[in-house]
Amino acid sequence: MDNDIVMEVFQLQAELCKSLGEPKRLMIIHELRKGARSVGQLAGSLNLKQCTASQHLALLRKTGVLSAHREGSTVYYSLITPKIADACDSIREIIIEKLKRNHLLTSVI
Amino acid sequence: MDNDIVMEVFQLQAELCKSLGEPKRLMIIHELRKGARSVGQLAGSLNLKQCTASQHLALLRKTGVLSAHREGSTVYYSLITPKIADACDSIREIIIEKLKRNHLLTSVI
DNA sequence: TTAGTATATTAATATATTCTTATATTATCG
DNA sequence: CGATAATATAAGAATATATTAATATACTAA
Repeated sequence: MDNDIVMEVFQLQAELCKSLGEPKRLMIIHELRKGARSVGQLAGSLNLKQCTASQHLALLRKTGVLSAHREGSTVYYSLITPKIADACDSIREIIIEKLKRNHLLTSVI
Repeated sequence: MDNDIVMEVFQLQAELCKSLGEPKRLMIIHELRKGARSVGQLAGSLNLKQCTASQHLALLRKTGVLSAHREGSTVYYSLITPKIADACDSIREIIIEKLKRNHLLTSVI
């Protein structure tokens, strides 16, 4: 139980959470649940500029959420592990339950 | 499947994740797993200034992570639901597994 | 090699966050 | 009531983040 390591884990955990703390990046993760997508595909489907998408993807890659592989001139991004998407889903559930409790949501999304 | 509501959920989800994206706040959540704690207790055990602790707690309260109740002049904070701590744990697991894969961690924390 | 397409990077600006000091609020006790 | 304790809020400085336009790199095909 080395205290420095514990602190380091909290730090990394915070960086990961922070990288999840942006709507567009959550949408990217949501989209990648369905499978690998190229930068252009994501920019298109999420209505992002190419450079914005690329920067979000680079960040998510840096924090260990995504991996990338190149096929020709196209770069495909994928979730490193479905556990990330699961964690996002569980947070999403908390939000949805809260909305339901406050009668701000009637049907399941 | 109202698109505005979907976007709203992503927004709220991002705000929640962002509020988890700070090491001190993760430590607060970790500490509160054990039960309710006062501002002063948390400031003491996590080595935070009183006002810093109070601000972090206010933010976590605003994003729906924590609830507060007063007993006399003391305010106790608690996790709204253990699901939050569970989500944090699952993210923590992802970090720890990654450290292990990279041989940066030998024993379980 | 040149033109064209897909990504990535850089630099600048605008906005947001964190921490600190100082001050304010709320409650208890004498 | 005044003094003290616990917590909250405000304002400011330092740092970080998100977005954009412009440019650079990587690859393909002619």
